Amino acid sequence: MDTKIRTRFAPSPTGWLHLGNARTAIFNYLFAKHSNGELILRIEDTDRERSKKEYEEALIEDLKWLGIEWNEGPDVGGPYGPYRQSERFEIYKKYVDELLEKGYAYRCFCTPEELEVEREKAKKEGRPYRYSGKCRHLTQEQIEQYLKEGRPYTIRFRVPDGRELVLNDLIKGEVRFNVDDFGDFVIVRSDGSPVYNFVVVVDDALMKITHVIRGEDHLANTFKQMLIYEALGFPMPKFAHLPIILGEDRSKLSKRHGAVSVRQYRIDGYLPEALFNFLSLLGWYPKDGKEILSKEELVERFDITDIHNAPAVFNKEKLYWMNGVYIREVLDIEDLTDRVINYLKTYKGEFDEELQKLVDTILSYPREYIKTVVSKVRDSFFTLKEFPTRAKPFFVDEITLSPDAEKHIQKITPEVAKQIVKLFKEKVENLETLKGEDFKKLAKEVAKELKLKPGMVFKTLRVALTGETQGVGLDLLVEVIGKERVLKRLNSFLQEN
RNA sequence: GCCCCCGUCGUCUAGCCCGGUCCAGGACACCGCCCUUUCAAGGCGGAGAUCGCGGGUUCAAAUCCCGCCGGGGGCGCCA
Repeated sequence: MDTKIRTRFAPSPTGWLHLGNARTAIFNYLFAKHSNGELILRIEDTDRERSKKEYEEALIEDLKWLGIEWNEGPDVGGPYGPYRQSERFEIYKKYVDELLEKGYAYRCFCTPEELEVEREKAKKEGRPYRYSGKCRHLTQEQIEQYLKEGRPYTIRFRVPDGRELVLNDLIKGEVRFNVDDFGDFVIVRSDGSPVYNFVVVVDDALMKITHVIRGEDHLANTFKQMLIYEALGFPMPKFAHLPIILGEDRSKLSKRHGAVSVRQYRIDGYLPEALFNFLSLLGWYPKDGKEILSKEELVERFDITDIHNAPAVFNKEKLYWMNGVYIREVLDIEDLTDRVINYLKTYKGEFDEELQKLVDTILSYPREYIKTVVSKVRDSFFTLKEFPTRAKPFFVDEITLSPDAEKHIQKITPEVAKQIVKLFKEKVENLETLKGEDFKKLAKEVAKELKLKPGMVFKTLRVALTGETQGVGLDLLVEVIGKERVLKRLNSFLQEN
């Protein structure tokens, strides 16, 4: 039985993996897995100018990081390879020859300059540009002659007149299009390299792709491709065109909207599960309304025909929130600890100097200690990058007062502050060990004995212990760092203020 | 300009195919209260959409039909 569903993700290696492409990859993956099918990765690098090997590597790495797995691809091979278009030129040539022979395509000797003139003229006359078809009816002799002169030429597909094509898109529904709206289009450049609209058909057909799921920006191209499928006698796959992702200003999501690459979110401390989950919810929604879903749950629920067909605005804040949910609720502590450590090791080089120093200090502690801290502060950081700052008091004993902390001391006067700290210190010294509940008790005693508000005492102790006026619960902090380090900090506060 | 797609709270969306159960449900963000030594987190509550607009059809329309407007995408020897 050869009815297995096969989808493909076909990025071009001209930059880092874009969020929009990542979402397309995710939908291809979900669709394939849901129906027990296969996902193929193909690298579309026919544009030699812009394609770069390092981008291909980055693409593959980011895709893997996201949790997308493919059955065939340039890295793992497969029965329908090669999976890099630049290595398939021989294959394409065969089909170009076939089209030429059967008269579906012809050589065009028009120069770029001539075409530019046509384009200008069309613009001036206010009509859409379409290739005039000048070389459509060249005689055999003329062609021979031009070839002999060594004139460069492109190969164009001969678009039939007046054909209306009907596409039954899985998402868009029935879309009709009159082929007269585009002229004979180029399928092979003058340097001999074939163009996207042509190779994509050959590849999808030869790779036995059953479902082409891609961005809506390819919708118009589909009709050109349908013509080629017909001409070559290939069976037509099913098409599904995803609504595109928009930036906050409702234009296509691009660099000017800020971070748009998967890599950037990775560097910023986002978890792959969260990004995967979030992206899958852009244009699609599970029937039961459950939003936090694992990859397996998404696969189980996914149905391509449920995709909403309006473009979706990318909402950073919700992604940020969702990442927080994964940190505080979804991952277990062991896993989360490993992620934090690996993340900090991998990306500290991207941080500013001060943060780097802090990270080095954190990484000098044993894993068990870091794990304890993670468990105490997991409710208060939304990205892995926020962990160091949030957890700083657990790791750094040298305290410098923040402007707010300074202000607080001045407000209650340094004398009173010292009084509080001193009394508290004495009480701590009398204890064998310092537990979280002890901290609370002692602080309240101090307040009572000095006739101060408890809140004021807590805030002052916080300043002395952390240098900040807000942060994690002091009882948690104190329990983790222990009596000695608490005393050390209190002493230096008394000395310096 | 031409062609195509789309239009429910600020945003992601449910509902639309198979009209009534929707004076439109959920989530993020926002506001308030509670918890609390603070910031978060958490709990509870609130505000927020005349379903783009205008006409029909119908006893009844977010849901069906028509027109308009608005937004987006595509019109390359880019993918």
